[in-house]
Amino acid sequence: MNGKVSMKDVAKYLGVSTALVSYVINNKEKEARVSEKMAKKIRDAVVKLKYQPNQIAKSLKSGRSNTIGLMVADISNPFFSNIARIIEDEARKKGYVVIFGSCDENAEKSRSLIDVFKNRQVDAFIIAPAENTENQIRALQESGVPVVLIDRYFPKVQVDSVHIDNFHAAYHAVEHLIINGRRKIAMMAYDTSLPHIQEREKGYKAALKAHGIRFKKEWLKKASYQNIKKDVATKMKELLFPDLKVDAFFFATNTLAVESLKLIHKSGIKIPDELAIISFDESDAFDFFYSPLSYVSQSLEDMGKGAVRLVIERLKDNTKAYTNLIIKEKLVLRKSCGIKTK
Amino acid sequence: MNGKVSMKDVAKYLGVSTALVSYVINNKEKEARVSEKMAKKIRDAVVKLKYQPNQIAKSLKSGRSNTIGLMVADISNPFFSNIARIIEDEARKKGYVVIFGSCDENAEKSRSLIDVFKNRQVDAFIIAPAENTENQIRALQESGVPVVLIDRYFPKVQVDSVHIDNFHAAYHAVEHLIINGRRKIAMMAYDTSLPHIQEREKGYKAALKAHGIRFKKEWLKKASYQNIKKDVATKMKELLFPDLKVDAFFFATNTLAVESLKLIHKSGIKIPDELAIISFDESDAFDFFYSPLSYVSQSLEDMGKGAVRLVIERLKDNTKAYTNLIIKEKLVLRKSCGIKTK
DNA sequence: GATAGTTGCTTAATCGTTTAAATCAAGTGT
DNA sequence: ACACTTGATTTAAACGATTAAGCAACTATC
Repeated sequence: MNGKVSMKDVAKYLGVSTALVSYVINNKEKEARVSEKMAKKIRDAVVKLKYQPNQIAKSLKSGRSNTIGLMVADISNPFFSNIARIIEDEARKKGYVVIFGSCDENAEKSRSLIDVFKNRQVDAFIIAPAENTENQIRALQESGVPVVLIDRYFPKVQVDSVHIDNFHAAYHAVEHLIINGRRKIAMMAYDTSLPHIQEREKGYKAALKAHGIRFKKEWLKKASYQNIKKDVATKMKELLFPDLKVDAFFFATNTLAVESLKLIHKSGIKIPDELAIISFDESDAFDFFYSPLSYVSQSLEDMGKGAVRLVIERLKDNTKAYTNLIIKEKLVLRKSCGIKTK
Repeated sequence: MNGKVSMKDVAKYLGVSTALVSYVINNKEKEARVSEKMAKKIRDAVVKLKYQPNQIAKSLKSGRSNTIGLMVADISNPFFSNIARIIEDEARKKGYVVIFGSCDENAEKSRSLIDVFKNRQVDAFIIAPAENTENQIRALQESGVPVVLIDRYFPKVQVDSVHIDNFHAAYHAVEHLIINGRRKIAMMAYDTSLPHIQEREKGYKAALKAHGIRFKKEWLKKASYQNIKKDVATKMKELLFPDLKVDAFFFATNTLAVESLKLIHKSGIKIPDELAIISFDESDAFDFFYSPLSYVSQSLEDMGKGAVRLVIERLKDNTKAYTNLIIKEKLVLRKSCGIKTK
């Protein structure tokens, strides 16, 4: 049959109570004063019968599932799948498994996923929250389940989070373009109220301003997540055709960059001579573009490890103050941004 | 507090037994002859108290966790993360959640992951098995838990699986290179006994033979998964330097192709004029290589959906015959393979 | 040789559900 | 008036573990 051997089976096999078996298995022989002889007998029987504890029963009893719920926009996006990999490894080291879900930047899916995870009694959530889910996160937080936000954040919600300083990252990237002689700098972002993207926009504008460049509305293009291909195509064309209206481009995410690059590539516009480029995040594609892309690199390792660390800490002590862990970003400069070689 | 409302709380609130609440919640009012009035009262109370069923308790009772364990080599590899995304969506449609783990092509990690998943009482496994895990899969299969293999397979193990016809896919890809005038065709594969890679090698050799080309041992290079960067570098150099010894390259996976392309790119070798290329799988990087790569495309959607379908079917009926679902592959031709334009 | 303490084990309640069986009041038929 | 349905609800066991409390049987103490 199903071959499931329970503690009862082990106990029956030896003619003892399940309590004894439980004590031995959990190494509580000392406290429970189990005799050496019995302990050995039990240990042998456990091996012989191939007993494997039922985590579900343990969870029900303990109230802890040793499971972390991971929700991101899309697990197939390399940015998130790389983080997922780190989180998986770190979590398992601590005895947790990870269940995951993709919410597609959709608040309704987000809500339903949170419900599913809650029913599954996850011990904690690691979430890259979608737009308009601030209240969901707050409610979750207030319900007492540990929550750690990654990549994104809501300044007004008291909650642990791990992310970079998006304003400064964007500021420095754009400043770099300016220092290298670009004056007409466009930005492609998502059309979202999510603070991390907003901050990137602010950093972009601030850099322009600091260097005496007047921001033009038509430089800032926004694509919706749901219609990314179409939107990027439309918006890019406005700046590329019939004539190139800018001399540099700053992309708010790798997905936006990859989509845009396809068009830029086709258009025959020369990178970096006619158009300098810096993007956020990484992508294999950036390396193989004929003019390898410069980018703002976020350490996914730091982010994933940080998230798990915060989760574990909060599981230990839910009264401690909230931590906003700020990961250092790194501006990786390559050919696409037209580095000035003085 | 934790705010967890149990069925008992609902029952107590109304002064009734938990049985009644359970019947109503599970829509068994008819069979259990619950009065309309009571049903309504209970439903209202459920909403009012925000009762959420505890899946863990349900699982313990029912013996089903409604969880699928997904094990792949590395969830951060786009090939697997894309499949994971499909599986996640399909599984949730059927009321299942997915827990995942990466085994890094390592049999020991694989064993430990399977144990973790088994302890979690997953209802079924979807696995891209690593080398030397044939016995693990067989044992799992024999223990009665539904298992579906994806991407890889073990011909001698009776188990459901979803994959392409690797022999033919490789054969056709290599044949295409030959038809377009290449005669000295190298292949970069993994150094593994995994049948899917073996089949790709066989297809490669068979295509050469069928077209009267004598296979040379030094054309077939193998890299170990653990040392991929170093191995690829060493092996590629043998064929690229000091002089280019082949006129075409066939890559057994996208990872191998991406690693190799970095070297080829640096070397200045002209693609496709000096060297034609076809790879397995896809990658954003392929699109942005100056000479976009031709590749053997596997429908990850078909694979993921197929895997979930087989899992669900087997969960319904564990006596049915095993299915090997063969996904159709597609040879996508672009610039890198030097298409003959007669 | 009564008292207390130690050793080694069992009992039984509990976690939150499900569900077969039991209960019980009211109605129906003869 | 009697047994029988029917309807509406409760009881209690079960899933597989954990663990406080209980209980013999010894050992030590004075």
